[in-house]
This record gives sequence, structure tokens and C-alpha cells, in this order.
Amino acid sequence: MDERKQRILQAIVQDYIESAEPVGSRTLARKYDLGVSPATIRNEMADLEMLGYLEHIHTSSGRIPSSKGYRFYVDDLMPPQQLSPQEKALIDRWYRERAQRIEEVFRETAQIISQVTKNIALVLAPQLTRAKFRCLQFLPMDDHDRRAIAVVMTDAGFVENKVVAIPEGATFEDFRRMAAVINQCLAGQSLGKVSPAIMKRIREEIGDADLYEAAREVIHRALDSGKSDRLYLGGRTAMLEQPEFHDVEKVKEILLMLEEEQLLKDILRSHMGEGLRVTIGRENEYRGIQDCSVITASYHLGGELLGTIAVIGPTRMEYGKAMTLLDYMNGHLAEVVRKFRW
Amino acid sequence: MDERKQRILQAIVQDYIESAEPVGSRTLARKYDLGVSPATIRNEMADLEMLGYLEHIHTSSGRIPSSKGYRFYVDDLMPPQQLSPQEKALIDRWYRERAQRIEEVFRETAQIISQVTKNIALVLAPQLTRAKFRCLQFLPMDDHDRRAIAVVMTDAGFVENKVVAIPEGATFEDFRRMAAVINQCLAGQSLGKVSPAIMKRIREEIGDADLYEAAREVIHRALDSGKSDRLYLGGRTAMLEQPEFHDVEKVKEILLMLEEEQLLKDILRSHMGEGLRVTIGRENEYRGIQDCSVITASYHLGGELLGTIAVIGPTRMEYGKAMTLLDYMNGHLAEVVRKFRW
DNA sequence: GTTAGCACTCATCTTCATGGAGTGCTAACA
DNA sequence: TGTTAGCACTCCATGAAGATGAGTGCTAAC
Repeated sequence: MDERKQRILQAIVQDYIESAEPVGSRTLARKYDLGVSPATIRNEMADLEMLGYLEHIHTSSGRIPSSKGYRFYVDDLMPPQQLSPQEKALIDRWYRERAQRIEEVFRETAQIISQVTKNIALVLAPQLTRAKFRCLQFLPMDDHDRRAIAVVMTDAGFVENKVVAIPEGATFEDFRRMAAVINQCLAGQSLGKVSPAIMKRIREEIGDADLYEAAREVIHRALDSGKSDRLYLGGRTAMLEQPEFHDVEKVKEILLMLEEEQLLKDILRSHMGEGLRVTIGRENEYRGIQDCSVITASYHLGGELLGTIAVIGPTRMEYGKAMTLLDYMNGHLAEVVRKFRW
Repeated sequence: MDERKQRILQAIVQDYIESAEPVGSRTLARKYDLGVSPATIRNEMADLEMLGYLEHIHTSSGRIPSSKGYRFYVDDLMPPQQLSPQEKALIDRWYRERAQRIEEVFRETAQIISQVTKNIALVLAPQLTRAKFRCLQFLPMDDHDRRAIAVVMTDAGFVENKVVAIPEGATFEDFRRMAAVINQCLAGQSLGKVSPAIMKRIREEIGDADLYEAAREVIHRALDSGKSDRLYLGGRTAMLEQPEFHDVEKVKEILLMLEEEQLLKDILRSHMGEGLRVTIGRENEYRGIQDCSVITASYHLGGELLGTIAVIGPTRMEYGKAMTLLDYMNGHLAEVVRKFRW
């Protein structure tokens, strides 16, 4: 692929991303200073189509980039972009004004990304499975000693509370004792997996069978909440700005997909872990988004993978802008998570 | 308005609700056994239009009910409806399978309502402001005594936790002492309003100014979370089934409204407190939904107002079905909330 | 290798005719 | 006096026909 072909492909992709209309040789020649006539461009376009970079709806409709075309654009042709200081300042201020608690940080991150890119934004918050157990405490819930609140804390500063029943025969004091045992045994352990050996040690320390059963349930439920990492979603309305979604059937389809939280998490997880990543159209495994592109960025802290942020939109997407933004938000998030941690 | 007019109005409303098409005299005569000719129906329709019960897009377009027409239908003409035992069983099973925690109950309630009515469902969970303070406890958060977790519990069994900073010079032990004071002073108080007198007493009991400042903040933030009652939303996709939302602009408008949580809460609150209530089209105060109807039902427990559930949809709505369902879910919710309380 | 020119292809838009569903009005009927 | 049949009229939806415009592919000339 010679340089002229690349210049033409670049112009086509950029024009199509901007206009959402199939681009023809004449328009291209007029708008971009390519130094050749429409006829030449036509020849080149025909070649590019042969090579699989462009597509044709029908004769005489202008070309649109194929997945392969976008891929080449993203990898080799896309001019590097940077957020302007104004944009950065805007984002920083947004955070400062609206995001006090860490949940708000995630939520607002999704908001910002969707607002800026006019596409769907996903933020997968750090998984607690990767977090380490810090401590567990019980609080009495009623005066009759029948329920207690278990408060579980992780080293990342996440706090969860659950109501647990105190079994017949046991007292709140027993639970307090149990907490001490659990704290001792689980301290520093990853929530993801508690080894049978540790459970055995806890059983021995606790002694009483009923009480151990209760302890097992508490630990189990604490782990459960750890497994369900939280997904924040933004841009349900923003995406309607895209002409691709001017058809209600399409909108319905996408909205239905967005309600399947598990599916979204799976998609994100399969992209996780390799910095900035772009998956274009057909490259997607899940069929429902094979006319969409997914850009993900994973944020780390001290080498540890924390979570992922993503943009999902039509393949005709401002890749450069989205990638630059994700990269910036990525750093921001790692920073914020670091701040909330200690 | 004589009986024949009423029968005709009833037929028109029912037919329009079913078909979403303006209904004409001929169709009406064919489909419903009214015992009169189309011409007579035409005359009656003209009368009903004069009286304001029907509307006309243009000559020769068939009639649709006006807000006033729907109102008369809902108040006087609508046949009473009941959920079938099958439907009830279905709902009960749904709850049993998916709703363990109280938050899930609210969420699934919204889901069920939107699924059944194919419209937007809102569930406003009990406001904590109405709940009474039960107790506050602090847990140490880190080893350096710089942060603590405040766990606040209400008599309805809601538990909230917040991270608070321990001011320079104070220790965790001070906070523990402070908790004792607050517990003593606030026990049984409504979270909605803490009188200045009580705050004064707390200040005197605590003594130290810095510590009092910290206490004030904790109480303040506990109340804050009480004020933000939670809204559960269902049916973002279900509503797309309605032909009224076959236009993307309409969809965008409604979705934008649904993102304004405060607005939705305000709408619900203004409807709160009077059992089953229907507001039709123009009767709505908020302009954005003047071509929609809102049906709300408030659930109570021991005379105390707890929350509201609602359906929002086009004025062409199955009022009977929605009202019956809301009424049933209402009882269900009160029951569930009672079960979670003690 | 590049370009101009030409024939051809679609999609879209406009216009126009047509049929169908509906109304309103009037006159006849019971 | 209330009911109905009949008729003229309105408006929407549909589809065909034609014009328009943007685009391609191919060939021949530069």
C-alpha cells in the first residue's frame, strides 16, 4: 500500500467519521488537497476496496471504511491527539465539584466520557476479589440479641454492611469473639479465595459448631459482595445523538443489551489488562455489537489491575478523541483510587 | 350525558387504548354491539366532541379521547378488573426467586410493573427522614487513628456507613465517647429534623469544640443520606413497545427526563399520600409529561406513609390493568417492608 | 501513470392519481 | 322526534412515474 493510497484512505475515514455519509471521489477531491483528480481517486478507491479496506453498499453509493479499514486507520494513519488544557481543566473541575465519594467518582467518570464522546461509557469499578480483607466488626442491631450488622472492610477502603441473624443459643458476645478469630485468620487475605486450610483453622479456633456455621455464612456473604464488581453506565441518551441510532429498533436493541449487566461485564473483562485497546466491528466476539467498536482502558495501581473504562459506539467513531480521553481518565482514576486507599 | 353516549365513549376509549388508531363510526358499529347505525354514532360522537370528551386531529380522521374523556372513563366507565390467580402466583414467585434483600424488592417491583404494563415504572423507597434514629457506632478504619467509619442505623433497619476523618488532636476513643452522647441524645428522634435544642445538649455533653464540630458533621451527613430517598426505575426498554415512542425524538425526550432523578421524585412526591391516584395528560403540572398519564399508589404501614410506586405512560394506557397491578404491588410492598422491619 | 468523458446505477424527492376511511349534512323514514 | 341512508367532501396512505444528483466503472486520450 503506497503512500497515496494511505492518504486517500485516511481522508475517507476522517470524512466518513465526520459526516456519516458514504464518501465519493468527487467530494474527496474537492474537500481534501490530494493533488489528483477524482478519476485517479476512483481508481485508488477500487484498489482499496479490492484490498478489503473499503466497502460499497451498491454501485454508485460512495465508499465507507470496512473494519479492516478502520483498523489500519487506528493503527497507522490516525494523527496523535491531545486533550487541550481547557478540556483537562473542565474535567478536573467536574470531578472536584461532583465527586466526593469514590462511588461518585466512578459514576461521574462514566458521565464525562459519555458526554464528551456522545457514546455509551462503561466504568468497571475495582473488583473486591482482588482487594484484601482488612477487618470485620459486628454491631448489635436490636436489643434482643437476635441480629447483628457485619461490617466488612477491605484494604482498598471499601466498606460493606450486611445484616446477619444470630443463631439460637448464641449471643452477641459470641459474635464479637468470632470476629476476633476471623480478623486474625483472614487479615491480609485476598477476598477472591479463602483457602480450606484457613477455614479449618477458623473452625478450630471457634470451636462451637453452630457458631462456626454462622461465621462461614458471614465470610461467604462478604466474599459474595466482593465478587460483584460494580458497573457504572453513562450515555443512554448521549448515544441517541449518533445518526446510527436514529432508528427505534436499533435503540431498543442496544438498550436491551445495556440492561444485561453480566454481559457488559464479560465484554469488559475479556478486554481487560492490556492498556488501551480498540476492537472494531467484526473483531468483536459478541454478535450484538459487531457493528460497534469498543475502546477500553484498564487502570492499574502499583502493577495491580484495578478496573476498566470503556466506550462503546458505532464503528464510525472518533477513535482518536475517545482514546485520548480514556487515557486521560484512566490516569485520573488510578490517581483517585490511590487517594482513597491507604 | 345519557347512557348511550356513555356506552359509545366507553367503546371509543377501549378501542383506542387497544389499537392506538383514531376510531371511526363505522368500525365502532361493526366491532361493538351498540345497536345503532354508524350515522347515529356519528351524531353522538359530534356531541361528545362538543362536550369535550373527544378530539379530532382533522376532518375525517376518527376520534381520540381527550384528557377529559379518559378522566370520565377512569372515574365512571371502566369495568373493574382483578389480577388472575395465575398472575398473582407469577408475581409472588418472581419475588421469591429474585428478591432477597430489601433493595432487590424495590428493584424487582419496578421490573415487574414495567414488564406487565409495558410502561415506565417508578418505585420510591421509604424515605429515611421518616425513619427514627436508632444508633450510631464508629469503627476504626486505619491503624493511624485518622479515619473512622460511622455506621448509622434506623429503626426501619436501614444501615448506612460513611467514612469520616478524625480531626487533628482527637483520637478514636474520643469518637467512641461522642457516639455514646449522640446515641443518648438522638435515640428515637426522627431523622427528618433534629431540633437546635438537642444539638445544644449534644454540644454541652461533648464539651470540646473540635469534637462537637466533628459530631455535627457526622449527624449532618447521616441526615443527608436520609433525605435522599432512593428511586428505582424500570421500563426504559419496555416503553419502546408503545407506538407513541416510535419516534427517536420522543424517546430522547423521555430518556432525558428519566435521568433527572430529582424531577421524578418531585413528581412522585406531589402525588403522594392519597392511595391510588391517576393524573391524565393535561392534568399533569410538569409540562414534559402533559401527553402522558401518571398512576401512583402510596404504600403505608401502620398509618405511616412509606413510599410510592408509579406507572408513567402515554395517555393511551391500560388504566384498569395498571391500577389493579399497582394496587396489588402496593399491598405486597407494605407487607415486605413490614417483614424487614422489627 | 493520470485524467477527461461518457454511460450507467441507485437512492431520493416530487408530483400525481387513486382508494379507503372517515366526517358532516340533508332528507327521508318510523 | 329520533334514527338512518345517502352523498359530497376531506384527508391520509400508497404507489407509480419521472426528475435529479451523486457516484461508479470503463475507455481512450494526454
